[in-house]
Amino acid sequence: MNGEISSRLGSLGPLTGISRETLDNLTRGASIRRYPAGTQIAEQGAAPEFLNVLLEGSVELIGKGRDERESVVRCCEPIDFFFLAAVLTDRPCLLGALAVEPVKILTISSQTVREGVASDHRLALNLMGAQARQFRSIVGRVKNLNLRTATERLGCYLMLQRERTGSIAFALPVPKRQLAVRLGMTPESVSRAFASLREYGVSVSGRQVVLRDPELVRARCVPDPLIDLDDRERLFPGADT
Amino acid sequence: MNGEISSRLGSLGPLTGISRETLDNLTRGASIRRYPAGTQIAEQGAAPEFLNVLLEGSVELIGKGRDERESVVRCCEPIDFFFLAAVLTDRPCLLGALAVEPVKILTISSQTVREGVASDHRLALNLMGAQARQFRSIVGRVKNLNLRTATERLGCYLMLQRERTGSIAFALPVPKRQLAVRLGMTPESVSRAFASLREYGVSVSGRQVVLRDPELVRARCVPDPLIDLDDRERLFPGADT
DNA sequence: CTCACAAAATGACTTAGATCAAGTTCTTCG
DNA sequence: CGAAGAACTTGATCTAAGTCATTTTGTGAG
Repeated sequence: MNGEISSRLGSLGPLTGISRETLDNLTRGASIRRYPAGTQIAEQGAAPEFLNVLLEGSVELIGKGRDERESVVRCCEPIDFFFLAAVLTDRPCLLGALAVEPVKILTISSQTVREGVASDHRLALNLMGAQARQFRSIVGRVKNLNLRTATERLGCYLMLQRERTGSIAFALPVPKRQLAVRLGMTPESVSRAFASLREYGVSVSGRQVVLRDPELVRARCVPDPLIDLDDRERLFPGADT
Repeated sequence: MNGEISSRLGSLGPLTGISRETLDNLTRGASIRRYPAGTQIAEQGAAPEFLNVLLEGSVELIGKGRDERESVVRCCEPIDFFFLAAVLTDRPCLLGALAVEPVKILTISSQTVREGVASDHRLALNLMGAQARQFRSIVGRVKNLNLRTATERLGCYLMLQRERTGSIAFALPVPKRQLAVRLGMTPESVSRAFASLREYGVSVSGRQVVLRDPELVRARCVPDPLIDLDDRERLFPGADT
């Protein structure tokens, strides 16, 4: 079969430790796809053809109501799955998927995944773990949106970036427009939030951010491990890469 | 061991089909607890001692921020689990649990659940299915909250009740105060939403609701199967009761 | 029955954030 | 370099829903 796909699959965190046979079966139903930015990868309401594994780029999972209203429920960055719950329950996708950047996606046929899970205990455990982490991540997002103001969300996000980079001066990893989506607000609100944070020693210029006084920011925007999950959470030792 | 618990466990939807040995092990770590209304069953941030299976009553899963802000992320009614993701990942609970009515809960020790899942493929599949349904239900809730106005949420809720009862006249299953929580708004807003629906032929008196003209309501409050999940979704045939 | 208290309704006001409309600053590409 | 367009900022409104205060309704105990 396709060598690249097979080796990809084998080295994929949540697929480690599964049997050779399962891996072969998954490979048979798998392919790698690329889409340019702006592509609608899947539509809400459709049956989930594939389990999608995002390898490169980023994807927004969007819910639409009537009258053009829509809402980004989840942002995916590599390596992440989407449509796992729809695939496992074999029900229509509740969300549509939009490529925000050019993406590279590993798709595995739904049927194959369900069969794999049914026959390979280890695969079931790994995917269950992945799903549990996703579940917690969505709960975290809900808490972030409901329990914090726009300014607090931005402040906490910046504190996280500081922690991640280890520096009080860093570049935003995404344009502000994208930041708005991730933080659940409009670009205008992001601007205003940055403006409010100025008095806490936060300066921005283009993508460059400097937190002159992180402690001051922390007083205004209290980070909380029960919201800002440092999720590299693992289900079973060795289950992940 | 405890006969009631053992038979309870055996007949529990998501535990059907598991091995006798697993069932015995789960039973060993299980007990049945009752709490009066208003009890704080578990606190957010604590390690998940148990997987909780709600048998009777109802429970709210609440996220708290600083300065007294809090938000109900999920409402549980029998039969439902909670803390499944926390138990599987062995990480702190992101939410606290509050008994809204007197509850009867089957608790199974976290460790036991993890061991059971690791050793019993069928148990893993069943719990994975349950988790997938919960995942979809939370996505549905987020969409309901983000894509609809308060009045639309109430209207759709009433349409669901109509469908469930098969009648245009029915009693609300919960007091309005609780309804507000389920619909993600304040009791005052529920009142106002009922008031706006009057012109669509909706009348309320106490708990009694009459939808004089359901089609009129439907025009204002369009039900959507991708939001109002008719979730008796099943993962694998026979996995549920 | 009626008193007392809880639940619900109503009204006045506040508020966070969205929306709309200009401006302004960056890019990037001819 | 300079023009065109994208991304961002800023300001002026708008709006859905929350908050607070008051009234009304409903309910249960004696």
